[in-house]
Amino acid sequence: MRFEKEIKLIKRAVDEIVPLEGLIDKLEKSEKTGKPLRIKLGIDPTGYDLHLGHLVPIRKMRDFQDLGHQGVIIIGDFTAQIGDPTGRDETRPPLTHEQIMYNSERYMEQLYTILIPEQTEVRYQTEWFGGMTLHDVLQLLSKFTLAQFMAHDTFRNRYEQGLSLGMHELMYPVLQSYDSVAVESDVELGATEQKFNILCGRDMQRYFGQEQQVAVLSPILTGTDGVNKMGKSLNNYIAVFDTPNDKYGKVMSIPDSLIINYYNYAAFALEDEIKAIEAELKQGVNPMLIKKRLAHRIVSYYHSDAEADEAAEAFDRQFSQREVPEEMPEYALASGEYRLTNILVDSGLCKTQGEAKRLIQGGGVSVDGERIETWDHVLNFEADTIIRAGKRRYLKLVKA
RNA sequence: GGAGAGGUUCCCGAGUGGUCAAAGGGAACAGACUGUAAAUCUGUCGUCAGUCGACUUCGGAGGUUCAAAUCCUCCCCUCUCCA
Repeated sequence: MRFEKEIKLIKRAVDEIVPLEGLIDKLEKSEKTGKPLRIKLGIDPTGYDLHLGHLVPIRKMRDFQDLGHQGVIIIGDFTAQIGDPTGRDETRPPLTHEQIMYNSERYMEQLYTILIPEQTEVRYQTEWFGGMTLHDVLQLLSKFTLAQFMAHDTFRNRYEQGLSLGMHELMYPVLQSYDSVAVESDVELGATEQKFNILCGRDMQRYFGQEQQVAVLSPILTGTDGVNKMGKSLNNYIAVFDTPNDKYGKVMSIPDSLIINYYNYAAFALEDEIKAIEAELKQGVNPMLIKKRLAHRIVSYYHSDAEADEAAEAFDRQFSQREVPEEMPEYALASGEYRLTNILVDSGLCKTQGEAKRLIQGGGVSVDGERIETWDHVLNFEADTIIRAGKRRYLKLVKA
């Protein structure tokens, strides 16, 4: 097959390419004309805290860039006002313009840790949607039928389950598909759940007499809980902004059954590597050790080798050897007597008195290594004291 | 516009006048165990209260009652069928 090497790279951590033939044609054309392909990825600036799940398609864009192609990031400042209904069973609240601008800037900051800036074009939907009239909008809408949309899982499920579904949400795929026309995309990236939207883009391009884009669909990354899709609302995500220690720890917290999955989609390991790891697991190597390597690799990708080393050491100290971490937040107090629960709450370790009390009663709090079992414990504070609340929360009391 | 169903604690979901701070599940947190922040088991899971008790919560606002998530009135929102 022609472009075997390229296709292999493109297929890495990808679920589906629709249609594969189309991609080969595109590569061929690009090689002939010397014009890079335009690789589109739409982003809704509904938030700015990116996690590893978001980055799967982003890293795919980077693969294309490494092959010399042009990334085109579309900031969905219009679609963000709708909220992508895909995979959602609820209408999203719309965002203000300021939020959108702020989010998209933070977004790009993070993306440039992966993408090559010189090969990245950033476009806002406002460019083409800002000046549209109702007439134009109606024209776009006429390209699709209700039946077509109701065949789409998300819409059908929402409808059949009797959940609310706003008219504006039906607009989402329409807008996204016109983006492809506006930027003349050759390839559109996205998670598999984007298949419908991206394929709509192909239709739209055809209506506008353009060559049709190819969909390159990335798998959806499972969250650290091992069950649900990685997402903010479930608190099962590893964020780009997480500290090296947190990233490391969060990787360690994934169920062992997720190791291969993460090597594939979070660490972007190559095929041979995956095979080697599978073999190791089969031979009975402690999954913990393999997870440690995985965690190290992920941390060093986003930070550095040195930081990954440190995170690994900190993890061993804190969890394997149960030692106190080197760094922890400090809380200043004057000498005197304090009720322990008050310290826990005032310092922010616990949210409420009740929570602090329960934590103590559950045996989760210790002062200088000694477990405290009485909720009304009074602490006589003089010099440095270390309070531990639960597995991960530490506090050093220092003199005010 | 007409007829019906429904809005419960972080989520799902029971609960139709007192025994309800509200079953059950999930999530989360903690403990035990494990050289994993895995798995498993156990506990906790509205706020305040040195723990008797007080206060706030069941879409919103009023009302009935000694007593309401549960009854009444109006309003808001969602869904279904009909137009």
